[in-house]
Amino acid sequence: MEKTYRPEALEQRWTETWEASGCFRPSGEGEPYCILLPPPNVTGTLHMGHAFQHTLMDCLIRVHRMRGRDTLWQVGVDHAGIATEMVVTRQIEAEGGRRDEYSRDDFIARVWQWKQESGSTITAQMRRLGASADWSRERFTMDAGPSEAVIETFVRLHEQGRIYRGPRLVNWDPVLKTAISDLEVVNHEEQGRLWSIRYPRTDGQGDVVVATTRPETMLGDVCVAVHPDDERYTDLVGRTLTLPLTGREIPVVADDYVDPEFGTGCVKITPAHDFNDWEVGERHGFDPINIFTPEARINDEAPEAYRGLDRFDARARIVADLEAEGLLVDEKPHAMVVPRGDRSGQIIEPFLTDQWFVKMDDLGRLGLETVENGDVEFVPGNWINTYRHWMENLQDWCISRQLWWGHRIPAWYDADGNVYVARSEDEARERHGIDAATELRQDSDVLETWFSSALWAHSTLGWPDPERMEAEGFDRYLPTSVLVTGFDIIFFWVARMIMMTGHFTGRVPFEQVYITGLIRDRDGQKMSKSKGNVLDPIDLIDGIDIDALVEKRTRALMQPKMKAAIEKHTREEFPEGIPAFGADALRFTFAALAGHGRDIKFDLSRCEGYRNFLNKLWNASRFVLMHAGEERLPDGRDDDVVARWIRSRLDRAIGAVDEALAGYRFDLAARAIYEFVWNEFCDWYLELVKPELFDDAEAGRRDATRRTLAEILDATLRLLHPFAPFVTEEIWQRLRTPLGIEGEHLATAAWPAAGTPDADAEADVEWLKTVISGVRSARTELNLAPGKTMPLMVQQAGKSDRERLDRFGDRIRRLARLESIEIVPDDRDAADCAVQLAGDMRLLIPLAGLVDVEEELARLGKQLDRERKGLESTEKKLANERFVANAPEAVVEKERARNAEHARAVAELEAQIEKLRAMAD
RNA sequence: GGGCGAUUAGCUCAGUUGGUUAGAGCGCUGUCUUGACAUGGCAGAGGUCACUAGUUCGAAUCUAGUAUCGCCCACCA
Repeated sequence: MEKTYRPEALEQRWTETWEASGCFRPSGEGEPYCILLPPPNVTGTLHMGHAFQHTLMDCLIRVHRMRGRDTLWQVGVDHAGIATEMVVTRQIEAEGGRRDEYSRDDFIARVWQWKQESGSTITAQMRRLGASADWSRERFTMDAGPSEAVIETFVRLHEQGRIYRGPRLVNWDPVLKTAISDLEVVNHEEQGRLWSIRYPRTDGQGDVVVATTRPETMLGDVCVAVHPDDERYTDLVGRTLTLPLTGREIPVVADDYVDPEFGTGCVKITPAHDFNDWEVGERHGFDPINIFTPEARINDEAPEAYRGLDRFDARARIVADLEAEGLLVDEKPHAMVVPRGDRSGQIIEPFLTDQWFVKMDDLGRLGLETVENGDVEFVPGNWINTYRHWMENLQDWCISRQLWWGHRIPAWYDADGNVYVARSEDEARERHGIDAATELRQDSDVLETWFSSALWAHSTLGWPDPERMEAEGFDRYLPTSVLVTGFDIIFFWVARMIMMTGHFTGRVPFEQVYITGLIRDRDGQKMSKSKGNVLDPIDLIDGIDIDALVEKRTRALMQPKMKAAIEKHTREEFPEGIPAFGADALRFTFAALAGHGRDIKFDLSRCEGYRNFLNKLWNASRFVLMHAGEERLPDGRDDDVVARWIRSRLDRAIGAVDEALAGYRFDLAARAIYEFVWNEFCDWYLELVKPELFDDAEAGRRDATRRTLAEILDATLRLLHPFAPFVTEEIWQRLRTPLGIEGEHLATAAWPAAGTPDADAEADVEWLKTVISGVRSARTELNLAPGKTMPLMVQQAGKSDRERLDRFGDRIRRLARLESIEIVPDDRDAADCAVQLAGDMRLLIPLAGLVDVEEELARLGKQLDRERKGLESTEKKLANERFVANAPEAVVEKERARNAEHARAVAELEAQIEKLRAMAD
């Protein structure tokens, strides 16, 4: 093995070996354990959020595989309607073409071609990360199976009366020219303007003033509303106003939607262009007047002067015209919430179109009950609040999109506009007795991406085809075990899966939902291309030099003027670029950062620290392997106390990891392993057994120790494997021969079982560590030559101390660098020695004439302070009668023991200080 | 306006049903190239647990309130 751990030298080789061996396929035996990968967009590349979540999923999958479960990680990718169309459109434009030169079929062919070429980027990147999925079961939402599920679902929902089509106000993106869902609209507070406009009464008896942020929509006003209790306007209700610029007569109505406190208390009502106004219009029986084309230009409903104008040009024109007519009362800045499409960034219009909807009433109830009664559990549990809130306020789900890329809606129209929903055109004709001569035209809309995603749990397991369900393990793997995802898609996806899988299969899609935090940059900022703070997980694995990183971050910016700032910031943060940490270090970092209920500030120094940790493991392994040799080690059990101790510590670590993982506390699991490997195994165990490996006097124990070394390392590698699969597999291979392990790969080796800790052995070694640390501490603080060995004298050693000194003397001598250990009478004067308390014992280190009294006094003084503080605290507690009376006996007892210890230490230190002072004078 | 979360060492975070002198990593200080490892060893320094009040023998932990920050949801034209 090389002296330094080099991840790049081993990671890729293992991915290939594992996959070739088929060890990631479900075993078919054992209790099923299944995780559904939230399908990433086919357009996508792996970002930090993916890498994070995939690491956690893979970690769970690997642990359960090692525990012998029948493990399936169901992977796949999503066709991502809008996102993909935008990517391909941009590509066409980059080639100098135009999207509208393409026919529907040609465009779709182009998208498929693109999918063929680049659709596997993200899965290739997942492999780099070590994802142990059964890739032979990879699905795409537009594959035949999932597509059949989509059609079947649509038809059945329609048959059940749960799908309807109709004209409704929807969120309309005038640039993409499609409806989008509420969830795809992001509301930003932006600085706008508020205009006050005078609407004259038709009878000439004055006028009313209305306020609006969107004056152009007045062309579609149907009435003006006032609050029914607003005494200012009681006589106005029922009368009419003359709508400026159009001359249309519109009535004044009373509706308690109006807030009489705001503005003048009069509101213009435009049902076709505002969701609230739509409801007011409905209540009062007005027909909405749509004044926009799908591109949000003024249409022919409006006066000629405005037709064809873009919505923003129309606004300017109308404001100018109103002013000219003296009808503009006021114009002032106004902070308002502006809806924008999350894909296009454009201002969304409420727009009246025919769309398909799924009724959410009883599906919503089902979704709510499923979580309320615990059939699906959220981890952390407080996410149930978010889920509940949304489910209780569900709107019908608009599922149609005016796009080309996606599942086309299975509905056909005849010339009269009658609609026939069926699984195919043939079925439509058959069912409704339509002869071949009658022309049918399929609905041109597609279903929104989340419609197929909602079916993902059961559609990837063969539903609705009974044969495929049998072959793909529908019964076996549904419900899946846990869904790992971010809070941002609880509504988009999690809720809809719970409803759809529940409705169609009677099962839950997953038993638990583990909601992860968001990965942010070092400063807590969300990572985004436009901020130029994105980290690419692949760059953390392979490393990247600073120029390449800057180039990557500043390439194709939406706002080129940001370039200089991004470059400056990037060069400051990564003056040397990013070193290659390797996938294992990145994975371990993700696990270690994965606390609950908190976003994650991704700090490169953590990654570096865990890379160093793996290097430490690498070198400890080199040491173990050097001694384990390349031949089968002799059998036998090592009952030496140090062996029992390290096994005990390992047992505790295994127990801690098991417990942590059961609660999805990856951070605690990672920490337990880290601490065991570094603080126990490397810092103490390896050092403690060195005499047995090197000194001839201890040769009798050599084989037993070699075996223990190999066994502990074996279990440690198993424990660490789900977190850092590559390096552990690489090392573990070299243990197979010494330990006679039959299994071929660590990836499929058995998970270690936690034994019962050995308290006696732990107490012994704890004592040993106290003595050694005490000596070391005294040495350093007195600046005694660290390389030089020196004698140690011990006073006040009790029976067990003497017995332990006897057993551990050699080890103490070696680790504390002592030339001798001698028990001396308690009354031996310690004035020429450094004194260190260790348990009940006094450790004396002769200062051999080099006494720096001041330093020793300072050192003792510091110890005394510490002990006095402790004594004060315990005395105060014990003096409190109510503490003694009320606290559990064990707690009081512990406090008494502590008190005695402190008191004793204080006395010892005081005496020693006095002696030293006397000597110095 | 409603909801959720956070606030612990210079930085990033643990702290499990209340019970030592509140821990870790990074950074910092000193020191050491000892036959696994300088991506290291050893030894240190560093905190009024945001604030206030309460419950309790005992509070970082429980309760109420305050402050600051963050996120989600919401129809004020």
